[in-house]
Amino acid sequence: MGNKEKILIVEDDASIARIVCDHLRKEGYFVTWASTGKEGWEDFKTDTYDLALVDIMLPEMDGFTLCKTIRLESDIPILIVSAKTESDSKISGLDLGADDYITKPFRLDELTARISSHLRRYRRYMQTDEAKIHEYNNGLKIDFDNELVYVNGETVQLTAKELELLFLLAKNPYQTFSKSELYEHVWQQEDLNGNNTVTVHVKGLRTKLKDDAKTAKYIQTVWGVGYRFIGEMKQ
Amino acid sequence: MGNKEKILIVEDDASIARIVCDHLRKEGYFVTWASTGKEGWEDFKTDTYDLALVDIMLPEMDGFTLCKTIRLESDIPILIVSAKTESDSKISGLDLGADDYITKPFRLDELTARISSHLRRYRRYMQTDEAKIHEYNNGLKIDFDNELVYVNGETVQLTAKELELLFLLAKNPYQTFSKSELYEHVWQQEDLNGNNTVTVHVKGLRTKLKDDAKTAKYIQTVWGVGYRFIGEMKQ
DNA sequence: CACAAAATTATTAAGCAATTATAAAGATTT
DNA sequence: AAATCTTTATAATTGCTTAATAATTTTGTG
Repeated sequence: MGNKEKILIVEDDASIARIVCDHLRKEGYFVTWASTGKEGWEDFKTDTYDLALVDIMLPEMDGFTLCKTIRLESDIPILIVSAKTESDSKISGLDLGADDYITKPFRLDELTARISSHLRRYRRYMQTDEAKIHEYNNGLKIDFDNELVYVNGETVQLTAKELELLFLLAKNPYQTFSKSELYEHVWQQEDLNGNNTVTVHVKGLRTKLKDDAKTAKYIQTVWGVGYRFIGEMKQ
Repeated sequence: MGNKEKILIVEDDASIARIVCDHLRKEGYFVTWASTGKEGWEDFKTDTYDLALVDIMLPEMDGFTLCKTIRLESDIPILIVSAKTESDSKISGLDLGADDYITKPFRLDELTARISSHLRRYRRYMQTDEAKIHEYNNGLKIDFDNELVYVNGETVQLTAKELELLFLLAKNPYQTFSKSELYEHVWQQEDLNGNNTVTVHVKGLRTKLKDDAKTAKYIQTVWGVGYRFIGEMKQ
């Protein structure tokens, strides 16, 4: 689970997004979909992505701005998607920090080919990344690279879903996530209608972390909304 | 013959390879040439080399991957060769496990100078390190050079596959290897489709190390993925 | 404000599918 | 012939989901 590469898709056309998402998931990627530039930016900040696929024609925050903004903070490959218009030449000549440019309509196999090519190249550059180990002031220590979790120095054995859940929460301390958000992110599916899968997994996490719903040290219940991780990174 | 230092050259351009090979042989080295990354890897596994010279632009398996793969199993100096491009600066900053970086076209005398320098340093390192014996905080001791394994002081007799499996895992503590990765590395074949060869050998290893799947002290099962070695090197 | 009703979350346990462990029988190699 | 490796078959285990129930918090009403 954790070794899947994460792709952020920012595309306002839901039907296109659906097709692309499904396809990429079948290819083995971990995919998050945002329908607006603003949402895309929020998602980008929330998790660690390996690649972004951005439509330039977007509501709220346009793709150009999003690209530039992402590029300010990250070196991940950005692929721009655009409908074929007369302004093509302009766009392609722009310095948005984008790594590739694809016109709609595109073939899915070409898209995946380009994506995998960019990811391959990116992987090389990323090897310089030093070990990402976070220690929080609540006694929790997380080694994101090796997917290891320690509570007061002791290793805790977590399952794939539990890991993914905790990682998402712990990467964004104090930020409240709705159960739907958590479900979409971790389970890669839309609408958890009524099922309490997330709740059960939070319970599992809490048990293993020796946490308790009422006196939460790590994962706090936000009533009527969802959950949040409490704890600050040391240093 | 036997005291000649062995260099592995991985370079797809035959004419360049020829020139470099000839030159290095004249300098007194024992040189093997591989034209693809895959071939290079096979050669590397087959013999014991003192240095590798790898072109990053390679067919089949790229030079980056090869570097990383070699570094998983060995400490020999790796020199990367690359055509001069705009992305040079990025590449040179990379931590691929490479020790040096040379741009094409290069002068033969400079190449040999760098090679001999790295070999000298490596020789010194090998001498000080004399016997590369690692002792882990879980009671395991491994003499990589003599291929000996001790559990709490007692020698354990391992088979060839078991040794290679353990060495790969133990050289990279806490890093999770998928069963496919293990199969590719140790068995030198692609896709283990469905066969449980790896599982059986892990079982064998565990039995001899007096380890147990549930309370793993040395080799831990990572569910749905593969295995990892747990234990830190002493000192 | 008290108190019940409604909504939400916590907890527990069972069933299922997928994965891994184990044992033992064939191949193969030495 | 003996040791090692691979295959095969079966057992055991794990993790995920669902469902049912308990506990908790909020809301509504007089």
